Amino acid sequence: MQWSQLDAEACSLARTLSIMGDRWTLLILRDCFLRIRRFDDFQARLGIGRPILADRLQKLVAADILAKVPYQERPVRYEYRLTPKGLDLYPVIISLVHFGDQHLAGPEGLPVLHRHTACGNLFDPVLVCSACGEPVGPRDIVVEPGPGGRERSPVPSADAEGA
Amino acid sequence: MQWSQLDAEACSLARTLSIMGDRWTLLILRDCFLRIRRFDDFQARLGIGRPILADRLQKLVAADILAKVPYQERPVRYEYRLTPKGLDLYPVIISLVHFGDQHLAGPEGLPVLHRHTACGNLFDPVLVCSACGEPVGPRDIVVEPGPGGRERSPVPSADAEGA
DNA sequence: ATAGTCAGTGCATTTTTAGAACTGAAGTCA
DNA sequence: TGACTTCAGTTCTAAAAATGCACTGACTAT
Repeated sequence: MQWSQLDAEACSLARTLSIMGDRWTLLILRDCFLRIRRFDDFQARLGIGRPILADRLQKLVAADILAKVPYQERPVRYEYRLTPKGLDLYPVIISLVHFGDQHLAGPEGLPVLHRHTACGNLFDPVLVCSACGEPVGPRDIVVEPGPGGRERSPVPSADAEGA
Repeated sequence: MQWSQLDAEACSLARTLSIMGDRWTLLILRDCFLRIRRFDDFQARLGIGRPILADRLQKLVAADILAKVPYQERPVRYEYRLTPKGLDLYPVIISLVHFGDQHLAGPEGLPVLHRHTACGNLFDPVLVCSACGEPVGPRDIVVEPGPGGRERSPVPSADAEGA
């Protein structure tokens, strides 16, 4: 399968990864959430090659995750801002960061801490069920075919398990 | 910057992406959560090239996200199972899927639905604060330097915003 | 006139991926 | 015995993508 066909898959994960499943896109988005908005700032902070950065920003704009907005005339210069759709990626970024915090931190401890301004505490993100509010784990879910599903090889069971 | 240096960054996101920031790894992991465990099953379901699959599985085992366990003797055959560390990736997968459900579903609707077995309802994943239990959005967080942080270019402010 | 800022583009080199075929150990069929 | 099948990879070549560096173009500052 080619990468370019991935967005045609009847799988929301595959479709999402067709936009963000590369080496740099999520790092660019991390910086967007840290209020980085300009080409040279992304380039300097990430150490990414300029042609790749230009390509990724253009793709994120095409996907309506970033918007290119002028911040000055003469010469016209643009900056990149998260759209409402882009802001919805926040749980993805936070989940990825939390995994790194849990499992990939060195002996020095966590690189950054997150404080929830609403309650004032340092916190960890927890994924809960929108219906009952209880935490959701891999064994607590059953996957059912939805209206946009297409047939595939059958899956043994819908939940997951470990060792 | 080279990809191989990414895991040395003082950023949990960069470290996580050094393991999973490629085209295929998260798709392999999705199938792991669907109880797919064998080489040929991954290959057939994903349409991934066999050399790449072999490489990614080996890297996931090295990262202690999957474990290679024998399921028969003569000939000895191995299957790949999520470790406890791998199971902790569940929020990442669910967040990615949810983004696709929200923004990338076609007119036919969602490919699959998720039912929470504990409460019996179809649900969406919601990210909440471990301290107060309230939902957390991009504007509700302040980032503070942690013990493992290293200096970087200063960031304008720690929260994010949209258009 | 000269230098500097910012947002890119062009191009040659290196790395990664895609795709198909092949290996090896063992079991099954006739 | 011999041919065929299963499973988990490996080998090889061609195509695609990333890297690194220099360069352009529109303007401002001195």
